[in-house]
Amino acid sequence: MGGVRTALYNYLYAKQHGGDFILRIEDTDSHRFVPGAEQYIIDSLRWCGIVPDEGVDAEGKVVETPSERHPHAPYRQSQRRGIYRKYAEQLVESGFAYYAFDSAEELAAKRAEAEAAGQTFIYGQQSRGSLRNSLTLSGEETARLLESTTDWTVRFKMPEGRIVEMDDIIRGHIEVNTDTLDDKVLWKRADELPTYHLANIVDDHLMEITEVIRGEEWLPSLPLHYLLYEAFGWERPRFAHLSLLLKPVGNGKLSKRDGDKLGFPVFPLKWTNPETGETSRGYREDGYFPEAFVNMLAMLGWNPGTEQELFSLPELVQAFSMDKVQKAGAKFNPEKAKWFNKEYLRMKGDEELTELFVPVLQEHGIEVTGCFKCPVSHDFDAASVSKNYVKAVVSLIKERATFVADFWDIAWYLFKAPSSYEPKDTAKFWKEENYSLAFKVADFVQGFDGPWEKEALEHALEEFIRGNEWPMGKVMNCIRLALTGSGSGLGIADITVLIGKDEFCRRMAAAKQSIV
RNA sequence: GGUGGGUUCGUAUAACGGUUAGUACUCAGGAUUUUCAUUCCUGCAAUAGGAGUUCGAUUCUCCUACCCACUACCA
Repeated sequence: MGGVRTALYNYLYAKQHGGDFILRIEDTDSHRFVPGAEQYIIDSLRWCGIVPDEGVDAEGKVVETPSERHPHAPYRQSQRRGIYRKYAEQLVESGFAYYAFDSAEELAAKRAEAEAAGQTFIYGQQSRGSLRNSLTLSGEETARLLESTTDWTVRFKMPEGRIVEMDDIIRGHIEVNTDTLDDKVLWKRADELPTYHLANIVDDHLMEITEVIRGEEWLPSLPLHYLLYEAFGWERPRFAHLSLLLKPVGNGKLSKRDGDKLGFPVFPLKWTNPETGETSRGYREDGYFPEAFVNMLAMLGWNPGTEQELFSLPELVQAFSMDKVQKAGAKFNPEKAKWFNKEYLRMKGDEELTELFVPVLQEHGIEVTGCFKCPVSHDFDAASVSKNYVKAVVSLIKERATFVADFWDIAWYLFKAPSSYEPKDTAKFWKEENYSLAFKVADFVQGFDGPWEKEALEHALEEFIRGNEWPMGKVMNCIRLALTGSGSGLGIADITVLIGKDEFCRRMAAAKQSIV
């Protein structure tokens, strides 16, 4: 979710300013490669309607070679290996970086040692003079190690006593003293890959990135990035650091564990970790509309300055503004997410919802036949209904649902007769003085020869019951119990008109049977 | 520990330095309805604390508290 929101804000900003949205895969950690993760990102963004201008083709594949539409290809950093080394070396030559030969094990030992002494080991201005690197070793030794060993790195030589003055679009002016910063690894000989810091700066420069909109966790690295641009003599982009998405209860950032625990998805699409087999539910699979998901995400940390809450993606492009982005972290609220989906479900057309409902009906053994131009029909014995019958049902129930999946629970009795009666409701309504009247009403319906429409039937029913001075609510609830098996549901006239006179009579008769 | 960031109802947020601090979600009542749901109405509920600047501070400054991030040859 957090990643999608960051991508969304980038997309909105780019589109609003007539820019291009580029998808670049930052896979410079060969140890953390997860098969399928890249495709997952592409699929997720596409589901959300966030389509990159550059970086993937129409089929969602990563572009390998430069073309007119994709001038900066390749967009996968693991395929750009050759580019980074010379930039790393350039920094060493110009004195902004140095070679470090300390092994990962040596450094780990130093960290453990410092920790035991209650201190923190920092590879930086205090310690670099006593470690094994091109600053302390002779030129010959350095050259020999560069040739003969393969686990050295290039580290940035953090300047001493400098105040780096930075500007963040969202947070404003920020100052950091370089004395508190360490000498970050920029390039690793072992896998001939850069770290994020180098790769990001080099690629942003090469790909002509004008705005960097990323998560707040990058704010502590911003001084390094500023210094890197300075060292290369490149014009830097503008930066905006987004606050994090927080878990709904308690403190801390949203993690996939929270979703499992509290019952909501934290992934846009269902995700199965190929290594562990562990799966995480997705918004798509949970029945959310992508528009609702995107709208909800957009409002988490941004507001339009008006009271409008519902925005389509193009409307978001129009309305988005960086100075309305919140500085503080936003706690995610699953209830509000559902509310958004409910609103979008209402806005959907009946035919679209019908198409989505058909598979659900089929799962419950209901066959759907015909088309939207075909006549309305149903055959409850054969568990078969026409598409237009489904559409009629959908138009009646859509305002009662949050998800398409709710439709069945709300309206199953419009597709098959109840096989049992809710005991609680039976105890409440099914009393002789009431159901005896209900059966008389049933007889009246059987003889009803007015137009078979909701309004006509409703009026006739009301006139008949009130005319006899019978208790409206009690009688109607008995009929509802017979028709739906429970004490809740649609209006009697609505149900009756839909299921038809024959089915109505059969259900009333069945209810009569059950009491004998 | 160090560095940086943050702090308005439970949640998301609004408020040129001047408002009875607004809206939405949730929740609680009520109205409508043949039930349920919808819809509508009403209500509950906040400027973290303390100084300072000012005629006046949610808004500006400082301090404190709390929360978060970073502190990897991860991003």
